Amino acid sequence: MSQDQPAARRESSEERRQAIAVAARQLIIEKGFEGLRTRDIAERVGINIATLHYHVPTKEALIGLVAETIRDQFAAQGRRRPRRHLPAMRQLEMELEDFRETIQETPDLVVVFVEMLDRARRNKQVDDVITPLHTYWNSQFEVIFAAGVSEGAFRPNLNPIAQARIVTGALGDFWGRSPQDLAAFDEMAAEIVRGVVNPAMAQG
Amino acid sequence: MSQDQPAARRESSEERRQAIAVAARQLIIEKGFEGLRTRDIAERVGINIATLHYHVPTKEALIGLVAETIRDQFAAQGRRRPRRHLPAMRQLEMELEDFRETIQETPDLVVVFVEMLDRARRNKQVDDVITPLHTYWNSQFEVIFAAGVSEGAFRPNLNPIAQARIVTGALGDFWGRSPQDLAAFDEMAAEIVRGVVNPAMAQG
Amino acid sequence: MSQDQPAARRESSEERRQAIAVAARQLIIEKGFEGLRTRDIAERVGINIATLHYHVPTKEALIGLVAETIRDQFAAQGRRRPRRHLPAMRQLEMELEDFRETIQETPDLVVVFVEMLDRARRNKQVDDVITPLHTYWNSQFEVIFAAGVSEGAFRPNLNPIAQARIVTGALGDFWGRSPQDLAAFDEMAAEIVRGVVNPAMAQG
Amino acid sequence: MSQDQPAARRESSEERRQAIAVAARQLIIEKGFEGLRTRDIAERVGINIATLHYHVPTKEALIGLVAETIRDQFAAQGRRRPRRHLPAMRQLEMELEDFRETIQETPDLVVVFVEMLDRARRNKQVDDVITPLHTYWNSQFEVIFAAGVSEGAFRPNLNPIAQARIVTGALGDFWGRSPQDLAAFDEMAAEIVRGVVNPAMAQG
DNA sequence: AATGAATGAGAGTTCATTCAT
DNA sequence: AATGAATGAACTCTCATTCAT
Repeated sequence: MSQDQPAARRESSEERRQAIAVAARQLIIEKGFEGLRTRDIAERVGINIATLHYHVPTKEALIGLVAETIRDQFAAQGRRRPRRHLPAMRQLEMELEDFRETIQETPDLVVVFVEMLDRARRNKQVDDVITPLHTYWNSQFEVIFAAGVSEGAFRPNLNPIAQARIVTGALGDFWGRSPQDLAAFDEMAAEIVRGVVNPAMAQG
Repeated sequence: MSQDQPAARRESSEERRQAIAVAARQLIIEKGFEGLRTRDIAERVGINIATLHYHVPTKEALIGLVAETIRDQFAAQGRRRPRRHLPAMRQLEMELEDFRETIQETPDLVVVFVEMLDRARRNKQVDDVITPLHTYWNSQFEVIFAAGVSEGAFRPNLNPIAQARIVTGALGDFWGRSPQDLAAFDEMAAEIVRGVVNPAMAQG
Repeated sequence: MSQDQPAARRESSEERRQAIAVAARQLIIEKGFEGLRTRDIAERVGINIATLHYHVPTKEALIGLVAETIRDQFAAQGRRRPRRHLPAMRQLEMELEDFRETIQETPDLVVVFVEMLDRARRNKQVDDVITPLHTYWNSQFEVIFAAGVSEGAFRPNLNPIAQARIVTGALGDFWGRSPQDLAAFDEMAAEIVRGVVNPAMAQG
Repeated sequence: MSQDQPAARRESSEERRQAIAVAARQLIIEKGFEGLRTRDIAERVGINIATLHYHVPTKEALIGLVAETIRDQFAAQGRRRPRRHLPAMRQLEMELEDFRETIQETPDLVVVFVEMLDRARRNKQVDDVITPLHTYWNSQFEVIFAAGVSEGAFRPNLNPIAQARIVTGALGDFWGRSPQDLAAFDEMAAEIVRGVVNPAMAQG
């Protein structure tokens, strides 16, 4: 018993922080970043404001915490699906499928990420966490596109960097605007594929 | 006194509203939407807060006013460049050029527009003005893409609606993130064109 | 009428500031510096806290305001009693009488001054106003003692600077501890005089 | 367990209280009375706030504890230097020397004492401990002055009570304002002596 | 004896809005 | 049309204290 307790204790404190982060994310979704109030978060967690400040000393720190949870969740998702040595076309399709899945399963993750992305411009703390994430996501597409061109599966005149920006931009915009419209997403995904495929291959 | 310049007075009232809108837009650019304070606007215009509220009764109305100025500016820009009966490819290129120009000449318009686009989700007054604008912009691309497919200039398997979303999404994301990087924009624009062109035509 | 109004307006605002300063001084006397609350001040003046902040933006500024009122009041008192070319002994007596008067007529001035004197060590804003006041007071005694020695009315071995420190220290301590005990003050004043007088003269 | 080291435990508890008092005094010196925070004290001692409250239930009690340590320290100092049957003048000189020594060796004791002296007016608990101390100190001078007059070493017209107030007031003020300036102190001490000495004796 | 967590009460400050003039 | 003054409501944050373990 006495061996379990200390761990349990530490976890309980960490659980509080997680609960706070979850509540904060919900409220960001509901009222946006500018409508985020520490009191609302505390209320939703079911604790006193002073208690909230005990676990997360300032609002800045709170925002940092939210940013971290997003990073961790993305990292966890990334770990679930390692794929290498697959054909680039297959990798692209999987990437788009993953995105579709994320939209379906954790739509709030996506919404908060977009909110943070906007905020990153003016908040260094957010920027430090969120922008690397965005950069990483972008680079994944770059790699896939470059590979696809080498393989001959994608257009030979495809510019991987530019195309990656197009795709991540389009996907990001999609989340922000109509994350529920899966049919629209599927059409968009298909159109992306058609736009990059090598016509010479497609004919065969 | 009040008999001398009634017209001038009424005009000056509208000018005040314009001055307020301009100041508001500047401040949105500088501090973001959540950092927008009526007092700051009044100060920049050089009037009392009470006077500001005389001209624009609430903050909501103020935001609506800003939305309207954006709409009007876009409308004015649209009027400058009527083009019909041109080949779709030429129209697409012109549309992208227009965008490039806007980024260069009135980058603030673009920044505020993006800020408002985010806010539209939560503010009906903004939504009523901004979303139609976005929809219209999107539809312009749809029309161009549909025309291009008919003409045979664009891929026959191109989905105009989906492609329009991709393009507007990518462009919108670009503004928000790196509006100054014109070289990157040019690469992106070229890549967009390569992605839609009919390979059968391109060969010839 | 229209000529009077602007002045009246400006004065009314200044009156508010004065009212705030008065209330602040009362509360400092009642609860000490550390017990001073902006809300209490506002309540005593009969205004909203926000209104208080309208007139005096921060608590720091409020403290500065109080310091200024003390300075002004001392300055006003100083102006009432110009005395030059009087014998040093007479000047010393008058100075002590003035002090007695101040204790009687405006005991709160004295109490607040002492409170501020303590605070001056840690608050630059207070220090800038209060310390010069104290220095000036001290120097007045120095001048009198030096004159008295020259005249031969005071002990020839009297050190004006050291004696001035003794007297101001003793007087200051007196205020802080038992400002009502006038009999004790009179005894102290008489003892001060006896301690500086030239024994050679006293005999005659 | 509780049977093994009851004595050690009880002692350690008292040590904790002493450690708390020491930390509190340091912090009073650094940040003043109004800047004193229980959390800061706990942190400096290296214990939890709850633990601090276990040893010293309230802040009031804490202040009382500090007052007691001052009293004890003064008492210890007093015990070191018993002097009776010495000439009054010698006793006065020794008293002033003692004061000088205290300023040099334990300046913090002096600073905290002055801070407490101010607080005594509004805090009964402090008043109960500190004022008797001050009274005692004052009475020591009274006794010396009275003896000096009897001996004929001091002015015959000297009022011991009033002079004692002057001296303690001047010394107290000195600590609060410039405790490091020993040269100034020495001049003040010499001036005090010259002001009380019997001119009839001094001539001889 | 000790501690992590929690809390009520309250602090100074800010902001959109209103009122009297 | 304009303004100085006022305000209610809310904000983030702090502090001494308490509770469960």
